[in-house]
Amino acid sequence: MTDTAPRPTLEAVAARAGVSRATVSRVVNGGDGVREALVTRVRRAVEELGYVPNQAARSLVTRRHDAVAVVIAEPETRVFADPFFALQLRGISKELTAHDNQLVLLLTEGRDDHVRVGRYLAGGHVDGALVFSLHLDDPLPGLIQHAGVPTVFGGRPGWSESGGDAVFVDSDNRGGAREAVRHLVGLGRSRVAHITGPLDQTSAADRLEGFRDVMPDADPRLVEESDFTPAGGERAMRELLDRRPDVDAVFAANDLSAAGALRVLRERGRRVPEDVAVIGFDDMLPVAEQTDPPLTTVRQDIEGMGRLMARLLLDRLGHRTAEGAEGAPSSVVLPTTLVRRASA
Amino acid sequence: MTDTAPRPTLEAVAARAGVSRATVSRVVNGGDGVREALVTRVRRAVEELGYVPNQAARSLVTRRHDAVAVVIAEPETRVFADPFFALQLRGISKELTAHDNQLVLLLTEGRDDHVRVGRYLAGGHVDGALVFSLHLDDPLPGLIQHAGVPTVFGGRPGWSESGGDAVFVDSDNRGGAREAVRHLVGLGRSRVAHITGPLDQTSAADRLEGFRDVMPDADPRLVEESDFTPAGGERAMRELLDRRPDVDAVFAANDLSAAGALRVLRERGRRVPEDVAVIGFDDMLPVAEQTDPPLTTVRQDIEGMGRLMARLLLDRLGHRTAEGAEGAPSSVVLPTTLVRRASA
DNA sequence: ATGAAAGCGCTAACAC
DNA sequence: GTGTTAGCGCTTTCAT
Repeated sequence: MTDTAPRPTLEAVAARAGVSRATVSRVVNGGDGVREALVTRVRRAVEELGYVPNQAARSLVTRRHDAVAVVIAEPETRVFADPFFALQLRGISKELTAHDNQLVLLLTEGRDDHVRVGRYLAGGHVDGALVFSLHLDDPLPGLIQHAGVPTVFGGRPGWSESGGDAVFVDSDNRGGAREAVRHLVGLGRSRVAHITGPLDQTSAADRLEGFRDVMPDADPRLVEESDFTPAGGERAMRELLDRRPDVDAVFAANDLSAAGALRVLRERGRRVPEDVAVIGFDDMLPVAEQTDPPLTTVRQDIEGMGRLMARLLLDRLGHRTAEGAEGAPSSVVLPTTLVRRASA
Repeated sequence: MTDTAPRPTLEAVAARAGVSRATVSRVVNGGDGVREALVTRVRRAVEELGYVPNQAARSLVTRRHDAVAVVIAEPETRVFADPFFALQLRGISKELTAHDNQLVLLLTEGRDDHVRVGRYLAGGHVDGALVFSLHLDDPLPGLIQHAGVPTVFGGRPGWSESGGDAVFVDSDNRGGAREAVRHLVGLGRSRVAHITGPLDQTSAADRLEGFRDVMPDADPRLVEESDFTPAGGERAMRELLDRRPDVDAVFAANDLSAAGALRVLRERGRRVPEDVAVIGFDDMLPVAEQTDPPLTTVRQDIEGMGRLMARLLLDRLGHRTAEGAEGAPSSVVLPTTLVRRASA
């Protein structure tokens, strides 16, 4: 098939431009300290020959790869039914591309994969890692710390030990939850229920905290643990209605479970928002805009989180992406905004 | 921070095991033609030192990277609101991982990115590429062909010229559409409408073909072009109802637009499926299971498509993944299945 | 079956 | 400023 035409080397470009390899190398890498005339000549030779640097040869000597691993640890299919990671990836990709870095995607499911990922990261194939680790008991962060690769986490890692120095980017889950619940209270609702996410995930735990911040004395029967799925939302809503038929508002930890709750409310003859006001979380458009009624929810800037993660990592790798603020970059918590639609 | 402990080299392992670098290299690469005793000794040394081969050095001489690029060209945000790519990626990742290949993700939006991707692929940084190119006028396939990298496409590429030799994996869009429409006909419906996707995408075009296969004489007013979005589905459904109030079934080109259609039907007081039966396409669970009523739809094995794409590419790269069928691998069209829920 | 040695293409001291 | 040179860590003939 494709005749692998031997790609031109530095040597070839040097010959063509009538200079040494070193000069070509300098030009290719920015051209500082090379006379304008030569720079132009070399550039043209590069152009004419269609020269592309051999990244392997370069890495071999620089020990840099201009590549970053993105590790998504998600055993559950559910997460893939959700555009969350896709959006983060998009943000990450944009930022990495802008700084000429490659994105190596590592998807894991299960322990075996953890070992594999650990080895890969420790193997020094990439300059850094962006890691999504959503569960409290996830061994991955530990493995990565062990691998000694500069890392930024997506979402607050849920580990207690030595977590102090972990750099992460997260949404203000707690603040967003507070805002949602306050909005419900502002609507005059006093019997506000909360359908939680899986509480071994920090995002779900933080949203529950936010709920409690505003409703510190809530009847425990107004809180039902669920799992971020529509079916889970349905189940939880039934439970809540059975226990407290007088409930007049629901804050669901994500849009999917809110959609489930909405269905049960309709089925039980409750009008939304007249009888029961409902708020979700995420502002996952294909869900939030399609429910009946459309869902009031807490929006987080998912793509922005991705961008920021990449930027933080590149900073840490010495890429000084923008403002020269080098030094130990620290974690960032991004604000959320309440999006009002018809459900509350 | 992390003290970059100099990672052990082949040299170090050789010294430790009391053999030459060449021998260690042989062992690391399979150990053929090396005495058992030595193999064991080397293996232990590798273990003890925690040796991991330097991929850059290896690539430099072998000209292989054990890495594959996945190119997703999608200017539209919509696609990211859809778990389609995430699932394909998962399938791809599994297969690549199983064969020790890395996945380099290239996301593009817009012409500038095309150039960048073209250069990257031509640069010989990866052994092959998996490309999702969904639009008829997409210049990407051309660029890639030009780059001379072994490639497998996701979805039938929509280019006319020289497309004969392109290897791709696709769902049986046409067959699935036929099955859906036949099902509607089998239900006794005779005024079956079709809400298409954007017809510059082969998947949408093929589904329309399938519709026409079964309804060759359909009133043109029963076909309305749309765009795979819920809002587009609503608009199309309104149009159809205005033109043909007697419509008794709708085949929508995807679940999202079917969901939009469902809303309009309810709003107009049509009962589903009694008055109008509705079928979607994709079996995108968070949508299809959450509509009211739940959507009958055509399922495609998205993850399977991803796996297969990777397998085909690896075959082509000489990885002989399973059955030794080497030689020119050819395109594959995967079957679809009708999933019956309540809407038809 | 094993070792010695020659590069792969590039960057980075170091000379000039 | 520009050229010379010595490797980066590995695979792969070619001897032995």
